[in-house]
Amino acid sequence: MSRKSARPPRGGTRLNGRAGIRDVAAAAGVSITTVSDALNGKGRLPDATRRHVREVAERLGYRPSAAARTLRTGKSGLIGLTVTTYGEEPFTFTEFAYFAEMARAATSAALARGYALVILPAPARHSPFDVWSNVALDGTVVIDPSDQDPVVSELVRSGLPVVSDGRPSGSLPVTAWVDNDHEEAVQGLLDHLAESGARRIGLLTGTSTDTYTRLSTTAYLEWCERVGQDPVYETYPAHDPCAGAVAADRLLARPDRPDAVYGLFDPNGTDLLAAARRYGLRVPEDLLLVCCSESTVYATTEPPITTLSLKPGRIGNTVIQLLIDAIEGIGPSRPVQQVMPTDLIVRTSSQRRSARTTVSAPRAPASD
Amino acid sequence: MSRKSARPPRGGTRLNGRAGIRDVAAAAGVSITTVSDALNGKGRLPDATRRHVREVAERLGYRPSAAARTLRTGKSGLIGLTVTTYGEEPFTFTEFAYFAEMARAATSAALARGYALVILPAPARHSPFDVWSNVALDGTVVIDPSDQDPVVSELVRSGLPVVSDGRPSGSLPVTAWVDNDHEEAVQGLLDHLAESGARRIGLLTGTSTDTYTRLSTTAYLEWCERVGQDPVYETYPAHDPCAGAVAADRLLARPDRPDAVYGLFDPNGTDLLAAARRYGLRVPEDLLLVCCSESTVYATTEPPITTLSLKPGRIGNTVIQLLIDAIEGIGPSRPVQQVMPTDLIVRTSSQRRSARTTVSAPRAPASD
DNA sequence: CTGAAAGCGCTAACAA
DNA sequence: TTGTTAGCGCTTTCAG
Repeated sequence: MSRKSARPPRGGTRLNGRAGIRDVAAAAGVSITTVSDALNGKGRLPDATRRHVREVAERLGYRPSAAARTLRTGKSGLIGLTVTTYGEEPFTFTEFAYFAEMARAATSAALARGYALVILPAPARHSPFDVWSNVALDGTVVIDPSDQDPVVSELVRSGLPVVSDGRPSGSLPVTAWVDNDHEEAVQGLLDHLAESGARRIGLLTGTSTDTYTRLSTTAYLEWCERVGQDPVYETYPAHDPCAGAVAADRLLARPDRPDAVYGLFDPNGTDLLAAARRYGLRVPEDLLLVCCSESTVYATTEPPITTLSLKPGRIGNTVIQLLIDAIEGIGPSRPVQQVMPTDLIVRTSSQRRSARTTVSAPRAPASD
Repeated sequence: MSRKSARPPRGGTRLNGRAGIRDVAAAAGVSITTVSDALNGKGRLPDATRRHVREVAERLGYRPSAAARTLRTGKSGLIGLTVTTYGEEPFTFTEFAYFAEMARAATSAALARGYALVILPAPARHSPFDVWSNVALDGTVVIDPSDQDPVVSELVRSGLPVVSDGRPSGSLPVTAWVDNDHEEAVQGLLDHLAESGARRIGLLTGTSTDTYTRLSTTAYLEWCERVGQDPVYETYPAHDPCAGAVAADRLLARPDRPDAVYGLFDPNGTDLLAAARRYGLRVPEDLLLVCCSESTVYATTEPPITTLSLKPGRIGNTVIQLLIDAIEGIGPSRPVQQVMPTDLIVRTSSQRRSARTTVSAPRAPASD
């Protein structure tokens, strides 16, 4: 016997001590389907039944099991958020203010649409646990995917929607990506510096090959060519903060010292300011300064420094919308590539040099 | 017919297009039990079988279903991370540098033990979705739980381990909490100011009733009483940045103007510096300054400002260890309350006043 | 040492 | 309209 002993109505009574859907059904005098429908707003039940079931569920402290729902529906409501790290360190944020703001916006956006964000590590070199395969994800956001990120390609291959913040280098077939228009941003900012009187603009850039660095540097070189200026730049490994200070110093120590500098990375503003001080250069009188940063520090430095903001909040939000659209099959089925504008926050450090320069072209009052 | 049509070996073949455990079993010529055991390092299988199964699984691109595992085992490997917000805004971080660092450390610590962090909102007032009940959590970290946080009490009631960063006000029976020794920190810092020559130390504090504000303020008042100084303080709603600037100004405008100030919140340093400037007070000559902050800004202000660091990284890590211990049933079963030290980072703003002041009490060389 | 079978709690077809 | 039933894919006793 035993094989197929007319099994009892399935499921003893209650799980782990807390009420299950069957308990609610029993207590409300309905079937479990009705409970499920009533609670999920599905089906076509009389309002009375619905209310009744809800009330009973409430009274019993019923909490539906997310795991069971996920298993059944195939949707977990979870979105992965990962930062592929520059250096070796497992979990560093170099561009911290950027990430913090981006993550904040992404979290809000996701929550507003009923999803939660799971923070996941970049390809764990040899972690004893592979967290990635331990969580059911509906999709993933990848920040700054590096050249041949194994996790990303794995994810894409497995059919999971992946949206990237920053256009992926290489040809990772992500579902969508969002990025700033780095070329335009850099050229615009160089124009701004030129208008403020800069004659030779220098660049502080990185040695790494990520697209941000590459596009920005290229844009700089092109701009130089267009206006006929010799490029003046120094490179350093962006993840090393000390190297940045050294590179800033080097740049200002050159014989062909620039009279304006754009720094690609967040700490460059501070580094350049310090270097300028060492060489007795006044900002903005002797040296104009701009750097790319989300930090509010630069509003209160002495002098305040003009920054290029990448608007991480807007990006975080957009990325999430795109991803959830893909998850829910709303968006277009072909890859989306969205370019977002940047913001140049002009402060003293790049202000037109005072009187002397401004007055330089005295003319008759224009009358046209 | 059909009712009970001698059902086939269960499970068609493959799910959603990807390989399932059954496919692996079939391909490897073993039972699904063996596959499960081989992959999870359970059971006592010959190494050959184990390797073989692993290889087949790999070849098929098999990825175990996290949802199914969770349903079966009751463990999701997911930890909730929530910040109960001060104001009305759904997702603001006032103490941003603090949170960022704390979250970073917590994430690392969790990942190192095989868990991932899910960012969850504070009690969503009336969100259309209740994300909380949509994710299977093994436990939750709560940052700065407010007085009667409904989510926290609900979680605790439902038997989920909850560890709090910051001792919970009221009597929320959390599994454990971690907090700084705020009393000691404040008294130590006041002593430091006094040693640097402060005669009347003022306080910039908050109007809210959270424990941090309360404990710090009390510590200040007690210290004043002990050394026989009249308390000089201003309060303002900590979540309003403008109010902070105003309060700083008010404090320095008082007739009984303090000659040293401690500000409880991150932006206070900047605010106080600005206010001091307005009143023509030199720091540290006329006014000593300390504030509680994790921001690196204060290393480069003019002058650099002494800060009290709460060591959020250490707290984040500890909180996670405690939580996972509780989840895995390792730790002590009674509530743990862990107090962590703080760090006073002494910079120019609180340095001993130079000669003139030091000399202020000319006496005969003490000989006792 | 291996395999068959019994569910974890829920939702979605279908049957009544 | 409501209830019955068959699994979602996995782990885990328990027989072989």
